Parts: sequence; C-alpha cells; structure tokens
Amino acid sequence: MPTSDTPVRSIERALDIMDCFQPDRLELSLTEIATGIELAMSTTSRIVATLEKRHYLSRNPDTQRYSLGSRISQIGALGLSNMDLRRVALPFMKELNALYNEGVSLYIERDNERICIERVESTLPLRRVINVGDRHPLTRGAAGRVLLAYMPADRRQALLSEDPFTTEESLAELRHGGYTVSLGEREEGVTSIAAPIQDAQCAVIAALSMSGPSVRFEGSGFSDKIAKVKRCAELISNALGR
Amino acid sequence: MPTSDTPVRSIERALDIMDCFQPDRLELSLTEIATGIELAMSTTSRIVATLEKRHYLSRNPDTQRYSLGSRISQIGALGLSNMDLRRVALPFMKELNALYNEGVSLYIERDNERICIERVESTLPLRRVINVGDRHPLTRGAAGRVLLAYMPADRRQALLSEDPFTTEESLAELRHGGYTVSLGEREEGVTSIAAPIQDAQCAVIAALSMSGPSVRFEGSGFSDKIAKVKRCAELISNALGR
DNA sequence: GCTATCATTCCACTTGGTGGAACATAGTCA
DNA sequence: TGACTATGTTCCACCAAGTGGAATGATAGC
Repeated sequence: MPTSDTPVRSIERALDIMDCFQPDRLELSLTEIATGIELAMSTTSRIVATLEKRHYLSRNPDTQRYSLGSRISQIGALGLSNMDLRRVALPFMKELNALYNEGVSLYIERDNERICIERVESTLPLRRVINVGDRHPLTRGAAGRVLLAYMPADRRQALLSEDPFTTEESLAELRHGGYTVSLGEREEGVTSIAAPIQDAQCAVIAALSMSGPSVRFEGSGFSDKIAKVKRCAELISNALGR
Repeated sequence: MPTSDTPVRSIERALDIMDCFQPDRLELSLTEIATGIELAMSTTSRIVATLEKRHYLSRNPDTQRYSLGSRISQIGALGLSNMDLRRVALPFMKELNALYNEGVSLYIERDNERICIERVESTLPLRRVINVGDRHPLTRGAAGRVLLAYMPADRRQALLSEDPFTTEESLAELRHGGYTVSLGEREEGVTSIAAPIQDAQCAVIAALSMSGPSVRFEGSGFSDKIAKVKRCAELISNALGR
C-alpha cells in the first residue's frame, strides 16, 4: 500500500461490520454489531443501512437481525471458483513458460465462449499477446476445442451446428489423446497446444494452452512440447484434488 | 432502510469498486477501476488501497492489476454454505411450526459442537427458547445425537469416550429409524424430536429439531409429530437436491 | 531521448460523516 | 397496568475525514 496514505475510515468501519459475522455468529442484532465495532448506534445504523441497500447485509424481517447478504455469496462465488483455480495453476504455468519462453494461458467456459483468466507471457519480442479477460469462441482454437470436447453433448452440438469448423470425430480424438493442437486457426502464424484441467470430481473445468509463433513450434521438439503441456495440465489437476 | 438516512458515500464507492469485477473482468488496472466508477485517480487509489489492506482486493505484483482478494472468498464461503441452507429450510420450518406451534430449529456441526443457524419460535407463553448462534454439545439432546450419528466413526468415538451418555447402539438405531427423541436430556421438562437433513450428495449436513414442553408432547399425537418432523427433514433434503 | 500513459503523493478546501440527544417501540416485571 | 429497560430510529450542529486537482515519479513505446 502507498506509504503516505491512510485507509479510509468509513470503509474500514464497513469492513469491520462484515468481519463481525463468523460461523457461530451468522445473525446479529444492531446492538451486537455496534458493540462489536465499538461505534455509536447512529453511526452503526447508517453504515449497516448502506450495506443492506447494496445487499451486502440482509435483515431478517422476523427477528430484525442482520446476516451477510446475497451479494456476498455472489462475489464470493466469483472469487472462489476462479481465484483458487488461478492461484493453484499459476506456479505450474510459470514453470511451463520458463521451459520454452512461450505464452501460457488458462481458459474457462462462460456463456458458450472461453475466457482467459490467467496468463504468463513470453518475454521474446515476437509473441502471441494474450490478455486476461479476452473472450474467444469455443469452436476455434485449441483451448476452445478442449472446453467444447467436455461440454454436455446437446450444448456442444448446438455450437457445432453454428460453426462446423471442428467435428465430433476430432473432439473424440482429443478426449482420447488428452490434448489438441491449433495451427493458425484463430491467428495466422500462431500455433497452440491445449490440454484439459480437471477438478477433484474429474470434471473438466478449464483448458491450459501454450501458444506462440508457428516458426518456433516447428521441428522435432514439437512432441516434447505436447507432452509437457499435458503434464502441466495433469499437475494442475492433481493440485486441485483429482 | 431508514427513510431519513442517506447511504454513506465512501462506502458506496468501495462497493462500486468491488462491483467492477465480473466473470469476464477478473483483473483490472487502477485506471480501469477509476474509469468504471468515474472517480479521480487519487480517490480511487486511496479506496483501493484500503480494500487491499483488508484483503478484499489483491494486487498482482507482476501486472500491478487488481482482483478480488482472499477475504472475499472467505466471507463468500461463509455466506454460501449456511445462508443457502437456511433460506431453503426456513419455509419448511415455518410450515412445521404452524402445524403444532412448537419451536423448530436447525443445527449444524462446528468444532465438535452443534450450532443453531435458524429457528422459528412458538408463540405460546410456555416455550423452549432457542437463539441463533447457541452452541450445544453433540452428545446430549436430539439434534446433537443426529449430527453425531453421521460423523466419521473416529471423531464420534472420541466424543463418546468423553461423554458416554449416548451409545453406538442408540446411534445405529437412529440411523435405522431416521429420527431420535430427547426427553429432558439437556433441559428438564423439554422434549425434542430431531431428524437428519441431507445435501445433494446424501451427506448429513444439518439436523432439524422440533422441541417444546414435555407436557405438550405427551399422548397419542406423539408419533404423528415424529412422522411430521421426519417428513419436514425429507422435504428440506429434497429441496437441497437429494 | 522524448512522449504518453499510468500511478503516487501532496495539500487546501468543503461537506460528508459523526455521535449525542431526543424520541419511538417493544418487552419485562412487580 | 405503569414503570423501567433495552433496542432502534431520527435529527442536527460540528469538525476533520475525504476529496480531487496539481505536481511529481515511473515505465513503456517509439
């Protein structure tokens, strides 16, 4: 944190209020909250009302007591699913990046597209630039194909009918081989290798991809790169509890 | 919200910042945040620094970009597991309460004790008062016995060796019958009937209990009450996806 | 080396945020 | 049934917390 600054007091007080709620103190009265954070009732009331308005707290109409609101669950779900996945995956991604100095990225499926949620870039001047938050179709590109391969069949078929670039045969092959390769499908001159990442229930929740200029992927080292990408995805899956 | 009050502006701004993060915008620069909430860079920097200090946001040291912090996951988990269970259970609990006008409560296990996370009280003057947040042992009382019965055997045996009031035989009987009864075990003159609540994976995650003065539980209607408590617990389990 | 952009720090200004007091409501008890 | 207590709401005078513009620093790209 910037050294010259001090935290915003009102915001700290609001966070103090949210921190009052614990596994054994899921519901609190206004007085309990005020006592817990050692503030005047009027001050507490105003801050609590602000949090309630924004659904960070909710008030039980029967007991008039407060508990954490639905917005907490929403942003918590946002944090839990993707934050932990990214945090677990990042060290492995960095290792893979260090091996070849090529871009390594992590994709999940959202709204029938894939989204990059983490990436480690190449430091070489010629590189495939990828940004966290970038959205791409599922039907084109190696990482998209991985996510597509493990989708429910009806959803997959709907997407393939819209863009029949990939076939069910090649997706079956992917599931069998545990990886796929894209040669310039989305970007001319770019090669990508992608493999599935599984969670503790063996569900495919993400795709790991390594990509870069095709000129650097040609030659005898290609199958070594494939093996390393698959291995990296396996290591991430194991770290997630598979 | 109290009508005369206005929300605390600084707090709303902090919440606005947290609301900037979306499934496809997991990581944002300071400028992106400032643009998103239409505030000066200096103001944004100060608010962001406050949230970062409290781990509601975290800064990627490599990219200098922000994402939701670990504290979000923590309080989100607090909300998700118990909030949803309570919300799902409450309508059924109210129905059971309306049938007999006796106290109905919901318990989960935490740290080898049971905690009340929701309750609907009787309106009769003579009633067994129960408060959300109350903690009780697992070895005494109907709801505790339910949670005990479905614990891992080693943990259960450790608790039974400390307080051998209940036996493995009676717990086996409970598992077979799907309910248990307490006649004044924790409170003289109080009777409780409890049944297990299961989640989508059939794991017992909570105990439903109906309790009140023993004088109102005596007589021919008792087995009717038992059946209704079991049924209520089943309905809740089904609503949770079992 | 220069430029543009992003981020940090500083500080004068003002109004947002404060808490005490008054008031309202509900529950308890003799 | 009235007095008392506890909880929660509303009001408002006061002041310092919070603000944003300006200056400065850092970094990346050309």
